[in-house]
Amino acid sequence: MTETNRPAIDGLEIDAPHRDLLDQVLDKWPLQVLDRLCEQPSRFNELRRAIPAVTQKSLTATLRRLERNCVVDRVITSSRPIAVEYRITSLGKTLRGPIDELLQWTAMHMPDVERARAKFDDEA
Amino acid sequence: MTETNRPAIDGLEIDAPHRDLLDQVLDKWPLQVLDRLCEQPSRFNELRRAIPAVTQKSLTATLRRLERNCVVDRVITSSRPIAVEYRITSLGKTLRGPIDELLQWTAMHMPDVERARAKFDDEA
DNA sequence: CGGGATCCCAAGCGATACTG
DNA sequence: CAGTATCGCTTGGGATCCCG
Repeated sequence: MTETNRPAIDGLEIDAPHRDLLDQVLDKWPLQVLDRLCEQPSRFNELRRAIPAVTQKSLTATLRRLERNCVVDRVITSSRPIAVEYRITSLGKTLRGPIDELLQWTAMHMPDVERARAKFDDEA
Repeated sequence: MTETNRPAIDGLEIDAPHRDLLDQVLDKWPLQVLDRLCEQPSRFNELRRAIPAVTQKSLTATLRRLERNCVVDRVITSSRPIAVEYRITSLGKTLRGPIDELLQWTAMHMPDVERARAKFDDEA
């Protein structure tokens, strides 16, 4: 520890970049934003209303990250008063399949999981 | 099928339980643990060695959560000295498909994303 | 061997206020 | 309208020590 305070990161996890990308795309807010934008382009405040639990700070951060990863497009549609529209990109659309399969998995197996949880919690 | 409409339940998100389940299964450590256990049953310390970056605490917590959700099975194979083996369950195996598709997505589009990121960071 | 119990810090998030 | 800035708290995680 006479070293830096940087945590010792070693080489081979599932692959850091991949993990990182999944985090930025599948997290709580990103997932919901993508879900919404897949259905329709939306303005900032429309997204806030569509996802009531998100704060402006988190939404902004989420959108920036998604834009950075090129799954969402930020389009200024008017300058005064400023209007911004967020749209899913073609790359973003390719996420639909994987995400939907994931959601279908949870939908299909949620009962099993909840039963398992109840049992686990009960035994403990 | 494309009845895109989310029920737009009052104040509810993409569905908290689903989100929650995804979190517990797709997070950094769970993903790597599942990945490993899909290939072979493993003991606790084998997992630590297979995933060098994980701490004992995180690994324990991860395994407990996976066990609680019934995607991983905890099997005591010896009592003295105690030996525990973790195995993927049948439910856990059904996660392979969705997860693999996700990883294939990242693998396929990582170049695009990295280019986009570089461009984004450069412009900023 | 497979953990449980602590301490502790930094990152993240919510809440709030302000701006072009 | 669509953000930026700041602050304070919560908490997840690493590090460490110990036990059956």
